Amino acid sequence: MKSYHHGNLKQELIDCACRLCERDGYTKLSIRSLAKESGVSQTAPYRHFETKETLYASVATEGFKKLSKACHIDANKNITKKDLVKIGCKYIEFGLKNANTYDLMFGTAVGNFAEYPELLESANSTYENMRLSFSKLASDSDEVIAFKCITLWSMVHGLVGILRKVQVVGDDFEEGVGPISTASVIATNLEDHLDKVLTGLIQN
Amino acid sequence: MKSYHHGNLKQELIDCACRLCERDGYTKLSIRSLAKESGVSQTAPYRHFETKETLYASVATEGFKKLSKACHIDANKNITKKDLVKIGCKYIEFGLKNANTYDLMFGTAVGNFAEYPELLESANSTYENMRLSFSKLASDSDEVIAFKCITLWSMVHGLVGILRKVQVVGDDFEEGVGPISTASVIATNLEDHLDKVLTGLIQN
DNA sequence: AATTTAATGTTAGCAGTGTAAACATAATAG
DNA sequence: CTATTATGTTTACACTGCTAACATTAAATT
Repeated sequence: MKSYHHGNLKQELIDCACRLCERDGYTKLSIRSLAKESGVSQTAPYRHFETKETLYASVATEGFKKLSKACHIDANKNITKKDLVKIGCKYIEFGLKNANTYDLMFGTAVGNFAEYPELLESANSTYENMRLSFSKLASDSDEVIAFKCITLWSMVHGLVGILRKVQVVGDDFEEGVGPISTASVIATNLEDHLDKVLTGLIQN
Repeated sequence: MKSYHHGNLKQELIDCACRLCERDGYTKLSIRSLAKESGVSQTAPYRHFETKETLYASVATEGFKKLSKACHIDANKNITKKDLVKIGCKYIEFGLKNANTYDLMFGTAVGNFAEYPELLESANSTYENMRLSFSKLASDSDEVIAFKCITLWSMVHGLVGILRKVQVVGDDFEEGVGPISTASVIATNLEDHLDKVLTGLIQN
């Protein structure tokens, strides 16, 4: 005989949501199916998540934590350009391998991060890590560091989006000229590519 | 007394969908509300759009046409770096001003462009225009041109995403160091910024 | 230790959704 | 003029987010 109270429902719902979200995309995620999965009544989740967006925010928070971890670099040792290239690669790798979660993190499903303190914290911490790495690469002013950081971020973010999109666009172009083959060249030489664009960015 | 047949329902549904999509985001768009708006029964749209995704595809197609037009540049005259910067600016401007439509075009709402010939055509044509501009800038090989094109595309695409996202992230950083203020600096000096990153890209 | 309170669960129900099936009407082709 | 096709309507189903009213258990207070 099972107890009336689940005991660990909130965490189980989040875990389950993360799994299903990554598997099927967040649009396919329903509170009801989630409840069923956890063997609990349809409306039980509402004791832990005010609205569906709150649940989304939790999944996105987990996503940013994982992204931070994936891009983490030892803060003690010296940072070289190669390290930043590596961070960029890890970032892109995360975005491609966790595409559905990435959509939740960077799409509009969660409207205002400020309403979800944990999400805000994890997102800002991802940024802050990248910013710290840049600050150890050269002795720039804070503004320049932030600028480089946002620039690299937009580059890798853009690559994630385009590399994904392009695979869905069909390719009736000549060999080697269409977006798919080109993107695939970039994707398989990601380190070289990032090195090239980063070089233009960081020297002086 | 109104006639049984609407006469121009398909186009009216598309127009209405484009409007509502841009106003409220595509997730808020429902076939039923669309039907009501056009003064027609709930299921009438299904005579023109097999599924909701088909409707999305139509809205996205319109979006790519508008994007192409926004980024269009006179094909006759010589193309300079400045022109490409301008194209990038126009692209970003479109992405920011038509954010909801942009999401539909580059998100996962439409899974496989190849299922919607018009969408595929309009998306590829957007790419092809950019590619042609690059081909007139320097006498590179087709592969290099395509490469530069995808690179610029991912840059501007990334900037659209990050500039939008950052406004939602809250800013508890020091003045001038946080993502919001940094992004806003980039956004207000977009031409300079694009010029800088493009320079690193196109010179040999 | 007994009792009050708060946290967490359930049931029932509303309004809205995408979509299919069966049917009605009007425009078009033969 | 008739048969066919295109386009519309009605009805219905299974699903969704969410609210309100109620039940049970754990935690806090006396």
